[in-house]
Parts: sequence; structure tokens; C-alpha cells
Amino acid sequence: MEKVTINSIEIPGKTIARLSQYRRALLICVQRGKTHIFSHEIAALQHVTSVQVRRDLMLIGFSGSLKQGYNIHRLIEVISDILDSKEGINVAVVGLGNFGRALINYFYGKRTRLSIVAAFDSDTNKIGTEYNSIYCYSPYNLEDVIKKKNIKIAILTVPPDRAVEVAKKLVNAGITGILNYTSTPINVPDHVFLDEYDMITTLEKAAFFVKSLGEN
Amino acid sequence: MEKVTINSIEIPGKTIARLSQYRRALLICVQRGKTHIFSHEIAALQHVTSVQVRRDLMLIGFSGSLKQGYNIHRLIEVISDILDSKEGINVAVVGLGNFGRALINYFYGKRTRLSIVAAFDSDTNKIGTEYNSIYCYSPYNLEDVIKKKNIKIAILTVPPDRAVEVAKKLVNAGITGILNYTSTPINVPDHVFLDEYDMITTLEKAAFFVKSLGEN
DNA sequence: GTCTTGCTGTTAATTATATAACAATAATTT
DNA sequence: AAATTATTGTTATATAATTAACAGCAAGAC
Repeated sequence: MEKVTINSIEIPGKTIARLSQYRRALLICVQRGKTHIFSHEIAALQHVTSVQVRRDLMLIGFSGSLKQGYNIHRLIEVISDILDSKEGINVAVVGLGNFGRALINYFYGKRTRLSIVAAFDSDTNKIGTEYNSIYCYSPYNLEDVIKKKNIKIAILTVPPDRAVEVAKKLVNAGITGILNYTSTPINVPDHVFLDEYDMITTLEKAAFFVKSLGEN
Repeated sequence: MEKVTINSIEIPGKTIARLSQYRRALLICVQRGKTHIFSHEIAALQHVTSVQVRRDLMLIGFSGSLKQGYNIHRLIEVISDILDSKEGINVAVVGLGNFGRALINYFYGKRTRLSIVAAFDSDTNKIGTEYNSIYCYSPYNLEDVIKKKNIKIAILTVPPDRAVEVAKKLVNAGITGILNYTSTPINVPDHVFLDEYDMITTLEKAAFFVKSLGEN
């Protein structure tokens, strides 16, 4: 699940993630009126080296010019061709707690091929209300709404003890990608993309390194 | 910054992250009265193979018995010896928006050597209030509070356009670990641990794979 | 008491990822 | 017009991480 063949070349997931970051950096450059950019300039905006940038761009078959570097506008287009799907993809936030609301805020007003089109929560005070114009449905209607609105990706932010059960419902409803921000690992069938970002792990890892750095 | 030598063996960051996850799974097993566990049982609780588990435990020098597997209680102790620091580590949430509050909730009531001891926000309505008994300070007092409370790790959840500036202040104040949940990459000196978790990237990556899976 | 079974622990092989090295090139300087 | 410079694009190398292979073993079955 971490590598995809596109135009008969394999693109690793890490490169995909970097392309997404490059694109956002490039969009800012465009706003500032920049038209061309060198690999080391892109690198400086991210945590990568210029070699990494060139290698990534080579993978996707993008060429720059020797003296001007890369054409920003064209590069954004090429990256978008790879990352975006024409029709756009609909996303649901499952669990409208602080985290779910934070995510909706993140995306609010962003022009993108990804749209958050629904939220779900079991809290009756939230059901039927809107948050940043995202309607909150009852989990009872999960399958219905997901099918009717053609939702493909679910961002899971429910309480840890509900994660497994809700994930199962999501898969049954036809979801093909889950981002699990819960601290409970979940299992999904092979045809469903899954990434897990557990904040407790990340913090404990950070603590370990901080402690180790302190000891030297 | 992704590998640390402990007792003269190198432990990669990925192993550290898995150890944190193992421990949490093991704590649940203890609650259920289990005393011993096999590598494939640990593996089934996470997204890893039993080989991976055994290899990780080998790295930290932990041995099990052939017929009973691993002693859960002892394993938790050994992992804790590695991950935790005796004195505990103090953490600040910098940016008390939805995301910051979500993080505080995550940790609320958890018995751990990591304590969130302060929050910062520039919103005057929040300054001086408490959220889940975490006091919210003005960014003006950042350096003072961090030093006085001996805060070592900052979780950065400010708006993207403030990230760089605030990160600089944090480093100056003596922070040695930053978790950046902002969508802006930041730079820190070598002695500061940094991990970045940008949710836009993760979602765009998920979308790419969902799209690609759909095409096959 | 030998055979089978199902583990652990460790080394070896493989795969994935990142880095280094450098040829090719076009503009600029000398 | 030769030399210098700074860049791209690509191949080769190195590093990191995962997976496979298997020896060793202790309990239970036959």
C-alpha cells in the first residue's frame, strides 16, 4: 500500500507526500510573483535536500532548464495531474470533537480537489447542526450518507474505544481510504488505504529523543 | 535525529514508536488479567508482524520463554525504562485552538511521565483561563513560563503564518523538542528534536492512493 | 524415548530510501 | 574561444528497515 505505479513507473508514498508539500510551497511562490525556481530553493522551503527534489522530479518526468530552473506554473500543473483526481474526492470527518473541528478549519476555504462534505457524531446536540457549513449527521445514517454523497475518504477522530467498530462500518459503507487519528490501531481490507497518526506515540517518541539528547 | 544509541546499541526511531505502541497494547492486556503474551499476539494488536516484534525486543535485549512467551509486566517495565525519563518531561501546547484542546483531551487523566503543564495563545479571551485544568498563558510570557516550569517539549498548533516565528521563540526559550502540527515547515538547530505532522499532506497522500486504487 | 509442534532469537537476504558522484550543458567571464 | 560557473538529470553507492530463513529448544504426543 505504499507504492503505486503510474505511467509504468513506481512512485513511493514518501515521494507523493513530498510532492504535496512542494506544491504548497510552489503555490506560495506563485503568489509572490515568482515564475521559476531552482531545486535548492524548493529544498530550502522543506526539510529535504536539492538532490531529493531533483530525484523526485525525475521520477515524475519533470524537466527544468539549466539556467532558470523549473517553471513553477508547469510544475504545479504536473504535480496536480498526479495527485488530484479530475472529479475531486469527497471526505467525511467521523467524530466532530475538537480534533474533527480542527480538521474542518484546516480545510475551510482552501481551493482543492478534496472536499469535506459531511461530519458524523453521536452527540445529539451536534447532530443536525453545521460547523463551518459542514453538516453533522447521525452515525445511524452513516452508510446512507456516504453512498449518496459518494464519500471516499474518512478521517477518523472518534473516541478510542469506538474506533474499531466505526471503522468496520465505514468499510462496509464503501469508504476506500481511512486516516486514523485515534490511538486505537484498526484493520482494514487490502483495497482500503489506511494511515494511522497516533499522537500519543508521536509525543512519546519525541520525549524519548529529548531525553536521549539531554543525556549526551 | 532518527537514531539513538542506548547501552551501546542503536535503536531506530521507528522501533521507538513501535515500543510505545506495544506498551499501550500491553497495558490493556494487563487490565484484562493477562500475564504472558506471544510475539504474534502483540503483532495482531498492531500493524506489525511477529518477526518485527521479536526483532524489536531483541534490540532492547528482552527475552521471553519458549512456552509462555513474554512476561507482560516485565516487558512493560523494560520498555518504560527505555522510553520514560525518571523525572518526567513537561510539555506545552502552543496554540489553544481546536487542535490544542484536542491534544489536551487526549492526555487528560492519562497516568504518564509526560505532563502538559501549560498552554499558550494570543487570544485575550483565552489568556488567564483554564482548559481541563491547563492554564493558558500569553505568548508574551513564553520564555519565562517555559524556563520556570522546565518545559522541554512544545506541541505547535498555531496558525500556519505564525509557525516559524513562534518556533524561533520556543528554541530561544530552551525547548528541546517540537512537534509541529502546523502546515508550515520549520527549521530548528541540531540539538532540538523535530517531527512534523502536516494533515494536509497526509490527506492529499491518502487521496492519491484512493484515486490510484480506484483506477485498477 | 523418539517425534512433532510451536515458539524464540538471530543471522542473512531483500527491499526501500536517501545520498553521493558526476557527466552534460548553457550562460558568463576571462 | 577557452575557462569557469552553477545547474540539471541520472547512475551508482550507501544506509535504513523489513522480511525471510532457520537453528535451538522445551513441552506434549505417540
